Amino acid sequence: MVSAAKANPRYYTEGSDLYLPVPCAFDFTQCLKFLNRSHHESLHSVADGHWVKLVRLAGTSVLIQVSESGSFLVIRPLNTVPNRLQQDALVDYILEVFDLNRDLGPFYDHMKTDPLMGKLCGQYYGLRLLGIPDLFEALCWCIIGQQINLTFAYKLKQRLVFSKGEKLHFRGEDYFLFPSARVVAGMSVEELSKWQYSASKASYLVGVAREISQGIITRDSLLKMSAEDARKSLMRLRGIGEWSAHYVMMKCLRVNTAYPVGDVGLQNAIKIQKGLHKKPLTSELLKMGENWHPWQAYATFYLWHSLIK
DNA sequence: ATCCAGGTTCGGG
DNA sequence: CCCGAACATGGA
Repeated sequence: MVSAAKANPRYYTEGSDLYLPVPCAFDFTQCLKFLNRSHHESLHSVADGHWVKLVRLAGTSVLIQVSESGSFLVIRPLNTVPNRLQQDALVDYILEVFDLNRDLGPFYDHMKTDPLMGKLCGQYYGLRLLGIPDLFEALCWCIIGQQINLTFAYKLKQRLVFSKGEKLHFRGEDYFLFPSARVVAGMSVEELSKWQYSASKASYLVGVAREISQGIITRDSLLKMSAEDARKSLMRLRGIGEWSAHYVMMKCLRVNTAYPVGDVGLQNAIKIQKGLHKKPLTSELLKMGENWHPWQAYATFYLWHSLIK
């Protein structure tokens, strides 16, 4: 192995492969299980212990295959040999998606005494909150998923991605990026309606695309704010309510205390885990959230994970 | 057939 | 401020 950085390397290279040491409390298999939860996912695939995804770096699209080898995560660029800058960007991307810089020790310590989460932490030990680093994609995924079942939501996303996303053809397969805000901003409501988007979903998407493409709201600007200000900024977008704001804070901004209380999946997961015959009340959810503080986002994610068949 | 889906907006009391 | 209705359609 050849060191890619002289002092304190974050990763090593071997050929064009990047070797990234994994932190303790990391379970790649659990992460893959979450990533593979829908057969209709159009932005990545999981097979044979590999995660395959097309990633946009400054200027180029790189198809990567991520797998685990010993105590390393191996990032293999498939369609190009990245330069040093691109290697750094790829590593940053993986650190972000898999939340590898976070110490989960305090999370597990905190949940030890929680009857519900204690059990899930044992079952899913090492599962990381899988992120959506792109703000526009995270916002769109919220809007698409509102008030419809996930299977249908994936289908709606697929139509948008396959028609408007950048495509890379590689060894007989097509790989896609999520469409840019600029492209979606140029779409009409009618165009989206043809793909069974409701009129409101369609107009929310185009509206958000406009704001994002004009740079009115950016991930960096949100990251500089307090969580509360970021929440308010997100909710100023038409189509982004309380639930969506918390979802984006969880998956994109990495706000550890984000907590989508109204989420029906969260409610069902708690119902199942506690053997209730009805969904828990909002007041009960808020009380649980207080007990989970400051790990509400991770608690929510583990509960979502418990819903995978 | 009926109810529920990773909710949000809008109008009314 | 809180409440119900409308939104649109798929899956169980």
